[in-house]
Amino acid sequence: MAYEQLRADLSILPIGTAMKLTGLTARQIRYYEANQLIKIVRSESNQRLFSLVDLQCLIQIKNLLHDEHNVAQVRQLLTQLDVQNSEHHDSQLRQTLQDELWLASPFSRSQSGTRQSPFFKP
DNA sequence: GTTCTGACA
DNA sequence: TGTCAGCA
Repeated sequence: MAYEQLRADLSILPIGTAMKLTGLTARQIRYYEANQLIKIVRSESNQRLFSLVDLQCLIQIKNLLHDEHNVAQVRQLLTQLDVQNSEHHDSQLRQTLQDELWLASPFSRSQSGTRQSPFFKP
């Protein structure tokens, strides 16, 4: 392979960068982690290290929370998505939950008819 | 200077 | 959720 792939799952970004890239405050990010909405890797000195995937998850959580969801609901939703993604790809539940996430995302309103969410393909 | 935890409003 | 204290 002539070119390296973008390692979106490599955790190297400090919380300050995560804050700027997600628009969330450190307080919010720590709160989401404390409530198990997202799992964040720690460095040897106990510093949180974020990957691009983590940032996408944070933005997704941000969007879900933005649409009248409480932390418990979002956690349950993300847990279900995680389970189905690792076990049953043929579940109808998958589509149902994706539709729920889609409706909760800002793309279902700001974009006129076109689904351009970074998380789901049309 | 940046991040971490705990605590209070 | 914001903010402050006291550490590393």
